[in-house]
Amino acid sequence: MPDQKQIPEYNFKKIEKKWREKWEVDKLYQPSLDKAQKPFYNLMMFPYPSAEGLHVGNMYAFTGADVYGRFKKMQGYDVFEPIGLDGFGIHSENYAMKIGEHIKNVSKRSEENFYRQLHQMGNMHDWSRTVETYKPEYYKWTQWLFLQLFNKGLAYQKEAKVNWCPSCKTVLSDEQVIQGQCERCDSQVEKKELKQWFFKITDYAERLLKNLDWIDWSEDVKTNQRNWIGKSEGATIKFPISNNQHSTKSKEDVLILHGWEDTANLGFIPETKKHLEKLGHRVLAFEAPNADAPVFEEWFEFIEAKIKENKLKDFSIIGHSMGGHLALKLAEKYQLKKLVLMAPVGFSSSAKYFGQFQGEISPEGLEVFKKFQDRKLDVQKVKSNASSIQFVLGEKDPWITAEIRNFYRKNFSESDFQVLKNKGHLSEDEGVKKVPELEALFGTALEVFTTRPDTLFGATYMVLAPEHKLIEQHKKEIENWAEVEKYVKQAKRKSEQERKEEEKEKTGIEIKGLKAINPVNQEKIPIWIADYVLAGYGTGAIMAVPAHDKRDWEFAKKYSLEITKVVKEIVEKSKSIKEECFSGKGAVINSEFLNGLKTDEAKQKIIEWLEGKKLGKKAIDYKLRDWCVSRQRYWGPPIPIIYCEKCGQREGLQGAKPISVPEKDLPVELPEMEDFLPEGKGKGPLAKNEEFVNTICPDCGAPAKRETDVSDPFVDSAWYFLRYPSTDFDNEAINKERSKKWLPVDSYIGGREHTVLHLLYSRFITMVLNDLKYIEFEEPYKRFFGHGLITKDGAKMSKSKGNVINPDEMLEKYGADTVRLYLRFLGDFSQGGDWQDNGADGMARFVNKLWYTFFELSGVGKGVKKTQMVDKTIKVIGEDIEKLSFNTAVARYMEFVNWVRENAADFNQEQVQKIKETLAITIAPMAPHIAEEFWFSLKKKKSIFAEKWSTYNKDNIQEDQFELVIQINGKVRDRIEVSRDIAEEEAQKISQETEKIKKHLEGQTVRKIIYIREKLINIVV
RNA sequence: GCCUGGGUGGUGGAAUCGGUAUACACGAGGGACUUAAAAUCCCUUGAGAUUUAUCUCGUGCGGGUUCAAGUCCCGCCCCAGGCACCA
Repeated sequence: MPDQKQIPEYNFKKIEKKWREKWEVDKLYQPSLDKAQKPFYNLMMFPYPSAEGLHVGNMYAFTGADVYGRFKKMQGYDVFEPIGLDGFGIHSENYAMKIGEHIKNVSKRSEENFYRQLHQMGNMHDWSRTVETYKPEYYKWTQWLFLQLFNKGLAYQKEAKVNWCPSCKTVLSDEQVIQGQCERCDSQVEKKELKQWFFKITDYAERLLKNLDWIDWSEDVKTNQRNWIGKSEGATIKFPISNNQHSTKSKEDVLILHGWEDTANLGFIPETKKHLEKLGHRVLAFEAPNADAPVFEEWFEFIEAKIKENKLKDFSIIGHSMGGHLALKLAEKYQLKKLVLMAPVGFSSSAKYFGQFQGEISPEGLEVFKKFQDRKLDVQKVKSNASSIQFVLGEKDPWITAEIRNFYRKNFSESDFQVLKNKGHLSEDEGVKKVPELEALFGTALEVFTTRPDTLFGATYMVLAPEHKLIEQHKKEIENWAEVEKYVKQAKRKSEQERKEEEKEKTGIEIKGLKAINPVNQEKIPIWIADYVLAGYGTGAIMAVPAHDKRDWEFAKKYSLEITKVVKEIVEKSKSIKEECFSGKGAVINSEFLNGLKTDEAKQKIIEWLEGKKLGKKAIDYKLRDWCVSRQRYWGPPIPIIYCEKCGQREGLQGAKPISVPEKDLPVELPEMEDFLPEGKGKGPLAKNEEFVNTICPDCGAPAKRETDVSDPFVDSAWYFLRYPSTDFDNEAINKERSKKWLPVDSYIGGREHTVLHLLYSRFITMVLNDLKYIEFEEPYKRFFGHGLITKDGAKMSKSKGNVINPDEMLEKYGADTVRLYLRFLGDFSQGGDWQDNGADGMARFVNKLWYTFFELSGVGKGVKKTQMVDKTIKVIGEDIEKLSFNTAVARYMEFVNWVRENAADFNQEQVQKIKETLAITIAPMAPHIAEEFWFSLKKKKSIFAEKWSTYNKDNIQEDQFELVIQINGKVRDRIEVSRDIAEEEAQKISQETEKIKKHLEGQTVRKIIYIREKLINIVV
């Protein structure tokens, strides 16, 4: 052994500083984004800077991700490992308010502090490409992103009941409300009616869900997302309503339009009018001018005048033949909700179509017809506005040719059609006076969503959410209105206040005077109001099947409502349905034509039946809601919208028209404001800044006002990873070539708490940008890994408990390498771990020991025979790091060091060289500074991270001997060293001949011997 | 209540396919070095018997499958995180 004094002391402060500076100067961690041969994008969730600086949890996550990045770099990849700050948002702003300082100053300080700390951890970040969400050069593109969504119709405003945090004085998305409390400040969240900006994430629900089937993420994260999206398949079913006066008072306005050569006084029109009026609707049927030779424009103007005159709003149209055509055009313009098209003639202008009528009508007539028909229709627009479009066609209608039929079928769904047998054009000459199907469409019905249509026969009552429209609509028919009103008011208040304190006991009240009719058996069943039914899900009303739904069962028990069993368990239970509810699958009973079917079959059959009768249809519902992105705060990117009154007026809108800020005018800079505090009146602080608010309309130049809300910080973080590779482009958000080379992200490591919100939002934004052709992939992260949390002595770290580990102190005391190693060693990366101070001390001792072991190796021995340990170590540590199983990788390394120490005196020169290289390489990802120090002590020229991870010799790993375990009846009785290629018979033989085994086998008969190659042998006696 | 993890020595935690349970550490005990202490090094360390060769019991609890179960199946209990009257 060399003289101890010659070995330099382990001075981590000096070493770590030295290498960090050298790496920086050499730009070791700045891959060429354009020329890289093997790009690898190693991403970690950027932190949001808080006042306290980095948390040890941040350090745990970042250094863990860095181990992987460094490993990949040593495997020859061009690793890009960027970092930035998620600095916009309520969190930072609240802190600034608390200490009474301006957010801008606080942010500047936080940035310096964070970046200093991040440097000290020894990560291989590319510091030339940081992203800070609060800098104009970044949020310019966040605003651009908003406009992309706005222009595609995916960002819209609506008046909505939103979650309002009275303490943060802003709205929160559903996702940010945790058990009725604000995610950031824990105050009780209230409901407030405000106009807000939303992103239409629900349009992407199915895709967000479907892609989960193939993306390579851990199952638990995927399950979380699936649950959040919450898809349910079932049906909507309409239950007609009847009352004691036999007439309903719903106030629908219905317009009936007749066709060519027709009048409002003939055919089905008078009958239908009479019938609908009886149902309480206001029905208008006009005589259109020149019915014999109609001109489209003339009719259209005439009807528009009538609409204005009669102040029609949200009306429905029944249109016959050419009137059907007119109805569709009106629907396009007035965004109508309900349409009934009786034998409408189509929107075809092809010569072929008209050719069919040659000879049937006069040439003049054909001209009239042609002119009337020749129009374009935006089918998508009509469909997206309408909630119900019904076609009623005669089976033998000569005017509805195959071509028209195909046009309809192509654009509308099968369930929108009713075909009447043996009927023609449904006109007067056929004597069509009554169309019973119309009654169903305009009678008052209560629509429900259910996932169990198979239990329809068991629906014994209905329940409405307290907010349901029907309650107010039927006010006059409700006999116990006073009671009902009281309950509704109470329930609404309750949802705003302490719901938590409420018992889970269900409450409700019956609506007297109204009944629902179960469409399968015509039974009249009571209607209740109860707050266990939510207004926001499904249709806000349910059919209650107490026998087979737990909630309904509890409610029925409490209020003694009827319980009808319609599903029989496969294994019959001893308890009756009165004692216990059954919500599983089984065989259908008490259900007429469904009897005997399995529940799944019954679902199919009843849906078909309902669709045939127009009483319901297959439906899918999601729990996912649209993403509310506006915030009434200061510290965020202003939403780049300008409101112009003049443009609004010109286009006949109700108020100002929202117009996007032209791209050349971005960013809309956040103005300097001394007073950035929110006032809490539903408007953001920017509204106080006249200079900011007042602007001119980019379209018409008239005076206009800016939007004063800023966007949710989750928008900032939903796309930051797309920006990193393009930070040097100031003329585009995402450079195509760069993103093609570097994206999607190869490895994304972050906290489990973000498995729903952030990941879902960034997936959504990625899909949108993919649809807009800015990027060529629709899933942002190839691999996501959620790491666990660090606790302190088994408890969550928190300031109030005083058990917070300060990374600065740890780095000062132990150095980055030791802390990095200890954090890796704590436990499984996905599970987190428990920080124990003496554990960190232990790691410091180990690093010190490693230091001396390395430098004391002299190589004056004769050489060690078995060096498998070297190859094995390279192999298993590599495999462990690839699996992100860092704790075992460190353990393996310790074993290796122990082995080196045991044999230290015996290694020869050649072996020492190999061992020293291995010691440096296998620890390098985890403890980069000490590894680099080791490496250069071996007279190397290039950094260890520019070198390849060692390869191991496969043949050298296998030992030629192994320990054969001998069991008797599964109990270990002996172990012997045998040759690796021992034959089974041989093994059987010698295993029975050892002293111990002989003793155990005395007086026993061997019944069976099981041999597991290279492992064990089990003798059964 | 539902979903997802998890329950292994005094502690943090290991253990591909069912195949030697407790790797690697921490802590504790004993010893060496030292005037002494620290540091370092060596030994012991799941529990209980014991003739110190060895035996029995042991992975939250109760059953089962198997030559063999921490691992698979059935039924429970507990802890952590998420969701929570979503029809």
